[in-house]
Formats: sequence, structure tokens, C-alpha cells
Amino acid sequence: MTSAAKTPASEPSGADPAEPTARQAAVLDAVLTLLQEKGGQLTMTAVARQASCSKETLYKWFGDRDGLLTAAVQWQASRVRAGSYDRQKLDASSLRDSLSDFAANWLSVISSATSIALNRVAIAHAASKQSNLGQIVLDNGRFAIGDRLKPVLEEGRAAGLLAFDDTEAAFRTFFGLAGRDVQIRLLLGDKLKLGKAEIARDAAAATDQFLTLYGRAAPAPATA
Amino acid sequence: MTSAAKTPASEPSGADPAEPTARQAAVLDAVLTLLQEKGGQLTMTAVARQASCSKETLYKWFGDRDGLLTAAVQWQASRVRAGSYDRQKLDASSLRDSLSDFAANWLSVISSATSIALNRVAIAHAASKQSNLGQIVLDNGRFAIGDRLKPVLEEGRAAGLLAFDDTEAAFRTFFGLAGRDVQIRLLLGDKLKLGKAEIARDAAAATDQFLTLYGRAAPAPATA
DNA sequence: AACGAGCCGTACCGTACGTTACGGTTCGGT
DNA sequence: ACCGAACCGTAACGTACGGTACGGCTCGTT
Repeated sequence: MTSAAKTPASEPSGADPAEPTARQAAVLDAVLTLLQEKGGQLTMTAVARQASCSKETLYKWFGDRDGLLTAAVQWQASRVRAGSYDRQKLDASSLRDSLSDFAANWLSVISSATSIALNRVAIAHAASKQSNLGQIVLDNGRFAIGDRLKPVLEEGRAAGLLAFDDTEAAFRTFFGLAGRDVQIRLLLGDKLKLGKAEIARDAAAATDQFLTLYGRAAPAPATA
Repeated sequence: MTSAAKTPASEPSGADPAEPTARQAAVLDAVLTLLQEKGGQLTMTAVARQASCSKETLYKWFGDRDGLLTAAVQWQASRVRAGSYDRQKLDASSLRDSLSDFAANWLSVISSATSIALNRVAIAHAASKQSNLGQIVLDNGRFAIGDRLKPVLEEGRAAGLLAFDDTEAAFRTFFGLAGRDVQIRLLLGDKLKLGKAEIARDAAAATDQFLTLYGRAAPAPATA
């Protein structure tokens, strides 16, 4: 973004990632791989070598270094979006399972090497540049899970299983109970092994705590 | 830390910050100021200009860029350490006040421009270099507040006001309830104004939730 | 007054890296 | 078979910045 306003290359220079070609996806995978292995010292030369492509191609496809980083973040985000958790039946048990699944999934994501690396570069970017990398990561992380979880919470409320006034506040409580200090510790380099067993246990514990705070035993129809 | 094992300058090259001179403290303040204003693009030249000193002096005092950053982090940490919360009387009301104070203080710290800037550089460092900046920030942030809060929790348990098995787990729950998504959002550049009123309200709410999960109404002497 | 330590300001050096340019190769279209 | 587009590999350029050297100034000491 140092001297933009050039010929916008093919297409991924704008804010719309559209769909990268298979070859471009391979390049972006190389970026993600290098990001995890080498950390912040990601150079265009290293990307070109890892992806077996020329730097000229990188600049033609992605404009500049920021464009490449942005495309990589969006590429990773596009593959994280998945499970839509189709709710029909909604009883106390299935609600608990849904919440626990959400917490476990979130813990898995934020403790993955890819997520840690991407959050680090986005945070480093937010420190100096004006680029929207941080916003992109937020939109596909914190806010995306909020958008997916809030409907579940509201269905739970409609079914009389949960009680709260502010959906956003309830979600943020759940977010805090599930994540606690995990993300900041990992971002700061703390060794913190989270195996599947720990994640499942912590997710269940967070769900229990959330239900203690917001749960209602049985459907309570109508108003007060 | 790039090529240590030189003549260790005066003294702040090791792990012991000891006590910086007034002049050195002014330099470190300049670092913190620049870190907030300019973000990650902190250059030695800019520090020298801001502090009205020569680069030669910076290198004599702090060894290299990492040494300067480390000293700045520890300098900031040394001034954050304060309130020891001397507990003698401990009833339900004072426990609630203590917890709420802790939460409010923590929210104030992590939402301050200085903390955000320091956490960003520490995270960026944790990404590439092997430096212990991230560990220093963790020790003076997350772990420091844990060491100060855990005794309060255990006194509360001894007084029959709280019930938990694992002090660490109880603290992490409190940490999550208080912090929720605040820190990650701020680090990623999200606009999130936290005034004194919001902090006080959120701290009180987190305390209420924590007491709902872990509180016991009255002293319950002896075992079951 | 003379001296030396410490420090400021600045010029300078070496390197890393983003970005560009260019020659050579592959490959689909005609 | 020929052409042009796309792309690979690499050399080259410009700049930013960490680190060093040095001349001059200030100030405390004798």
C-alpha cells in the first residue's frame, strides 16, 4: 500500500477476494505455512521460493505485500467458516451440546498455530499501518462466532431455557468464560498445550458456568 | 539481543532493571510515548530525537534495540505495580469490593494506550525473535494479577465466602469474566471506548457473576 | 585555567527487504 | 510451425534502519 493507485492487477487488489485460482490458493497456503514456521519475518522472496513462483507474479496477483497478507487472511477465513449448526430441536441437552461445541471449536481455532500466527501479524499491522487487517481478523473471528452463536442463544431464550436481556452481553460472557486467558497467553508466546481432552473439558466447564448464570430449568411460557 | 556478549554497558543489559537514572527514565518515557503515537515503527533515531539524546548514548545504556524495549517494558511494569490491597477484615461486602476493584483496575490497564502498545510489540516479538519480551509482559500482566488476586480468593474461601477446589481455575474464570473480548479487540485495532463508568459497571457485573458461580452466602464452618 | 568524562548531534556503513526489470521457458491458440 | 501471453528465476535498484565513529560542547574536579 506504499504507492497504490497503480493498475489494479487482475482482481484481488480490492476488498473482494472473490475466489483465488488453485495456483493462487497454493501461494496463499505457502504464506500461511511460512507464517507459522518463520513467524513475522515473512519476506516476499521467501514466499516466492516456498511457492515456487516469481516475485513478479506475486506483485501482479496481489499488488503489494499488504495485499498478499490480506488475501492470505481472507483465504484462511474462508476455510474456517463451516458448521452452521442447524438447530431444530432445542431442549436443554441439545442447547448444552451446542454451546459446548461452540466453545470447543473456538478454543481449537485460537490455539491453532495458524490462528496465532495470523493474529500476530494482524496485531502488528494494527500497531503501525492503517491497514484493515485487524478488522478482517476480528470480523472473521470474534464477530463471526458472535453472529453464529447469538441466534442459538436467542432460540434458547425463546424456548425458556435461557434468560437474559442483552444478547450481546450474554455472548460476551460466554466468550470470556470459554476463552479466559488462553488467547493472550498464546499470542505472547506462553507455552500452553491444549489437547483435545483439555479443550473438551474446558468447553464443558465453561458451558456449565454459563448455564449456571443464564440457564432456566424449564420452559417458562409467556411474560411475568 | 541480536549479538550480545559485548561489554555489558553500564548495567541495564542484564535481566535486572535495578533502577534507571532520572535521565534514563526520561528516555524510557520517550519510548513509551513514541510507542503509543507511532505504533510499531519505533526507530532508534526517533527515540534519540524524542528524548533529545544521541544514539550512541542509547546503545551505551541499553546495549541494543531489544535491550531498550525490554527496559521500557520493565519500566512501565514497575510503575503499574501498586495497590497491595491489605486485607484484614474480610466479609462478603469487602470481598465483593476487592474483586470489583481488581476487575476495574485490570480493565483500566488493558484498555490504556500504553498497555495496548506494549502488548503489541511484545506479541510482534514473540512471533519472530526468541526474546523474552512476551514472557516479561505476561509476568507483569496476567501472572502478576493472578499472584495478587489468588490470596484474596483463598482468604475468601477460608472465610467461607467462596467455594472452589482449584485456585488457578477460579482465578482464570474471574479473569475471563472481567476481560471477556476487550483485550483482543483492542489489540486488533477495534474502536472500543471504555470510560470509567463502563469499567466500573462491567467490573461490578463480572464480580456478581463470579460470586454467583463461586460464592457462598454465609460462613459454612467445618466439612460437609 | 586546564583537563577529562560524559553526552549531543550527525555523518557514515552494512544489510535486509520491498519493489522493479529482464531474459528465458512453457503452453494454448491458429 | 509460429505467436503472444503468462510465468519462472534472478539480478538489480532504492530505501529504511540498526549500529558505529567522531567532532564539538558542557560541566564537574583540581
